Amino acid sequence: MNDISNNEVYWWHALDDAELDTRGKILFAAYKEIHCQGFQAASLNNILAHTGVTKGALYHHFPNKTELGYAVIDEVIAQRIHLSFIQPLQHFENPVDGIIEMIKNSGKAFSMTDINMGCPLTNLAQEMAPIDEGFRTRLVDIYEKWHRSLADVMTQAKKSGQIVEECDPYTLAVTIVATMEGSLNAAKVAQSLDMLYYCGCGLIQYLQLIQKQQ
Amino acid sequence: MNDISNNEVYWWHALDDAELDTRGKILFAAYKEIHCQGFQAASLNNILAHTGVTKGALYHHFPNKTELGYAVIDEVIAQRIHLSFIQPLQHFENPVDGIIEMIKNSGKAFSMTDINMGCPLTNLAQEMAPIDEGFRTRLVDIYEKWHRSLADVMTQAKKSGQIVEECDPYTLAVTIVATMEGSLNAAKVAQSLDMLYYCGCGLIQYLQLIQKQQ
DNA sequence: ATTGACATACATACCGGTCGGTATTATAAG
DNA sequence: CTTATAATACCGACCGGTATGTATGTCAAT
Repeated sequence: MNDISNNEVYWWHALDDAELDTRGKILFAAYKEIHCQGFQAASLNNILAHTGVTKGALYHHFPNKTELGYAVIDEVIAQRIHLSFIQPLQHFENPVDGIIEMIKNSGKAFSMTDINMGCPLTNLAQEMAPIDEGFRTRLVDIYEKWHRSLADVMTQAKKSGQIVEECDPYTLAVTIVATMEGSLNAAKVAQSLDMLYYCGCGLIQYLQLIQKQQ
Repeated sequence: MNDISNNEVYWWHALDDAELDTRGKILFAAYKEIHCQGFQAASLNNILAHTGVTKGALYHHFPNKTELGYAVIDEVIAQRIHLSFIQPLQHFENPVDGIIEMIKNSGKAFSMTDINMGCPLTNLAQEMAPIDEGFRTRLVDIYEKWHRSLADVMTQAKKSGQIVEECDPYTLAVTIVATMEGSLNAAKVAQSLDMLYYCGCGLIQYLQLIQKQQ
């Protein structure tokens, strides 16, 4: 097995821990550990070793590992998805063009390390959704917000005649999200930015085909 | 946490173990355990408990847990993907229509349990690709076969004028696979066949848009 | 003096893996 | 056909390590 802790170079100290209080340190370290190892394989001792925080402190702020995981979703992952994928949608006057631009930029936005580790939301969903209902509902909440935002801008795009009449906004929304996540996953397994590019091209083609020609 | 072993009703005894030799029993039980729990969380003791096989027998046939995992990929998962997604492609005279039919039938083909547990290939890829190179290469092999088969039939479809000229067969292939897996994942998290249906509709729309009208 | 924020040592359970031993079958010589 | 030998298949107690979680204690601030 590879020693994934090599990713420390990438992860740890990426954020200035000095500015965080103990709870914040634990939370952020837990996020990183979970992203690298998955939740079940994430080791509390590892998290403690990386932060310098003690076990007593951890169990002072969180009743158990599961609740720590919940907090990571609610307070870290939800925010990251919102900032990366949901908020940007609001600033596009033409959402389809905006999303296409977003996909085109993903080659620059993602590093090789990003690709190899995958999307934290997808990873957790894949691992924990069938095992723990608390995880699942929290992750579904994030997905639903994403879907709703995308469906909303697509509804607008349809109203203003930017996309063809046959499109159902919600269907479009869930399909785009599914394809984006599937593409990231394909790139992760192949360890290849090219794979992300190819999948991106396919999605772009779909988006262009539903655009009304002017 | 849920007790996932409830899925025993679904899994265990699904295949008549009596017809398998010891190695086969271990292999199939390991496949099920890995599919339910993931590789790292899969417990050898659990596998043994379910089969009645002893630890000595297991370590007689497999040198360690990792090699057991490799064998599961090579001898079980590869075959399943081939039978479910690759082989059927060969029998379509019009591949686009064939794939559309396949997607439409997926609502009937997948049970709720299938949905909740997800695709064994995707699950393993997600979990193990960044951690163990032996897993990753084996999984990549399966994906590449799938991509190649799909690209081949798309090349044919293009030659015979079934799809529009702008389509690159390989791009099409990887995008379809990515979308299918992303859709399955979305349905798994949402625990909803409807979600699979919506994502399927989006993919079908894409496929219809690249078809040449006659 | 009480409470919140830690620190440390320890408890318990399960993990993958090992190892000495045994039962069964295959091979081959007498 | 019998018997000696060797290889294969299997058994299950045991081991070290690590996991989460707990019990008790310290210490500063109000």
